[in-house]
Amino acid sequence: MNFKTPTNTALYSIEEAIKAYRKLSQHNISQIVPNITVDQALILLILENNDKTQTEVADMVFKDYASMTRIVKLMVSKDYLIKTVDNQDKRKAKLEITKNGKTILEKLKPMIQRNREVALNNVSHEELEQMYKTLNKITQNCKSKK
Amino acid sequence: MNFKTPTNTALYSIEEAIKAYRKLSQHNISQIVPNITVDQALILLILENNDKTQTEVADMVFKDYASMTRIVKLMVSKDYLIKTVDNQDKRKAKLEITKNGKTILEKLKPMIQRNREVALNNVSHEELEQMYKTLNKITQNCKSKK
DNA sequence: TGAAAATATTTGATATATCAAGTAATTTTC
DNA sequence: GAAAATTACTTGATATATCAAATATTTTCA
Repeated sequence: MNFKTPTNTALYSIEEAIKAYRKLSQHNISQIVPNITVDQALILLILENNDKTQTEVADMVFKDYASMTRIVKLMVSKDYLIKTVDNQDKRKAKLEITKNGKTILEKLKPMIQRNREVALNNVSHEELEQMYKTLNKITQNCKSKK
Repeated sequence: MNFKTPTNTALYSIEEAIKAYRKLSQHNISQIVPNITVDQALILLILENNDKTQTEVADMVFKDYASMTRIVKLMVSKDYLIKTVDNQDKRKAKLEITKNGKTILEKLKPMIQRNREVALNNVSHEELEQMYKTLNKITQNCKSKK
């Protein structure tokens, strides 16, 4: 067994796909709402129906807690989020979406939907399920072993 | 058709997988060579056998040219790369790996190999090929349409 | 109960991502 | 053959990523 060319590995193609998807998404949502990022939109989606703590959201969007602190600060300043101290546990920060955030989100939803459809055009349901399974295997492999 | 929960989309699991893999890789190569990033190691691999221009490398590792400028600057200062003006076309920057870079790379290779094996543990060849095809579809979809 | 450990978040430092604007070399075009 | 367009990069500004260290609160446990 020899050392594979780095550009021929499966993991390289994962990176390629996600970068292409991010570029498409960012390009398209910027047309609708300039000045919001793909990740910020994802955070709004997650908070749309229920409030969550900052750490919960960070885990869901795979962000480092330090990054999350800064992203939240920006989102609060843009009037997308409200951040308050959790009364049950004062260490925690409760995040909720603002009215403005909801408005923005409604404007963005059709485009988010469209981006997904464009990305997955011509990919069958079975194909997608299969990819999903394989990716989960990889994720679990990486998380369990060191 | 309704709006899918963002955390249940295929693209979310792509993101999850690549982040888990990056974390594993960075953790493990840092044990061998502190102070080098996964992407820097990938750049060394790409330059191992042939010199390339800065833009060529940037395209291969999916980096923005501005980012590439800064990454290269760091890698030159760490004595991983030599950067010279291309004599045929003086706009171009020729990148080549240093002797030190090669030494580092040899030290890292077994771990890079191991990371790939860990990530792909229990993933069959057919499964991998299938995922590769699906990912390529997604990449092409994102690149062609707007 | 009170000290130690754990949890949730913040801040600082440095690296990378991204966009826009700028520079220098090369190519194209009329 | 010179102006205009293109290419390959650089720089500045701002956002995000990551690690380490710090703070405040809560939990655990001897």
